[in-house]
Amino acid sequence: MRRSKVVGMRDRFHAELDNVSLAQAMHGLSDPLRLRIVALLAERGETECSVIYNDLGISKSNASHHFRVLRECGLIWRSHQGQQQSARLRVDEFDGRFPGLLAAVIRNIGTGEPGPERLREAGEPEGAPTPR
Amino acid sequence: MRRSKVVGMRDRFHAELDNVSLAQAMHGLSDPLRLRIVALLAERGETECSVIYNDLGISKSNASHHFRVLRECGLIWRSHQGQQQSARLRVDEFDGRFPGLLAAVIRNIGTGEPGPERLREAGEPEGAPTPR
DNA sequence: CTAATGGTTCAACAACTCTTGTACCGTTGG
DNA sequence: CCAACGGTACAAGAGTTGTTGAACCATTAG
Repeated sequence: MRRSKVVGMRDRFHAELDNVSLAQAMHGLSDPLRLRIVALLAERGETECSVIYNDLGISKSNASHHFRVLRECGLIWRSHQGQQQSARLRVDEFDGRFPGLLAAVIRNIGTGEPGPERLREAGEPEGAPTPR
Repeated sequence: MRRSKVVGMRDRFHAELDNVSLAQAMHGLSDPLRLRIVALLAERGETECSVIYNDLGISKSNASHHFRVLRECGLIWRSHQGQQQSARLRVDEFDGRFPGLLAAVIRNIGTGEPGPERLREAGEPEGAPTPR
């Protein structure tokens, strides 16, 4: 509730993973943008927040929103050295709570969007343009 | 769109799994009720729909809604013998699209709710009131 | 045929989510 | 001190989701 007023900005509580339900965890991983954030963190490890929302081309507010969701389901940990802030995946803790889940998601994150690249491999036996 | 008008009720298209995105799949698995349905199907195999919404104590409309979501992300397959209809998990096909994901979810589905049973083990050092 | 049963669809509502813009807070650099 | 910067909080919008109840369709039972 009065999260901000009492402790101020530095509050940014991190979730106690035992209190995170599976549904909540799944919800945290059910947004395309968040999946891209997770993928980015899985690939690069701890990363500055500014880098993340610059690379993803989203607004600061929006990024902050998604960071919050990811924080609240125990997926990321925030830390701040000076004014630069960074995020990292809580891989071990999350895996302790939901064994194998994050690994399975990360493994499948590349095939996330069924867009152009996947449509090619669907039909198209690579011969003619199949004008059927 | 005019799904119902054209083909009628028997339409119930099943998702082409190649067209399902990871985010969509995760969304399908991000609702507590749906997770219970998945858990039930994982445990019992093919099950009649009426049994499902009776055991879960939810309305037919609501069950139908969730069945639809699960169908549209390729998680369940519906079949009908007579007026009885039943559902089953598309374990193999889903695993082909998202290797390891469904297994990981099912494995963790028991610890889904962080409710009462989990709170006990957390705190509650009220030693006295347990006169074992 | 008529009635009952099993599921779906529709309309409607509250609740939530995502997104953006603006104002704000804390730290750092001049 | 004051200004700039990195992030967060708040407000507001459009859009989505979960839930309910009523109407409907299709199949079987009487």
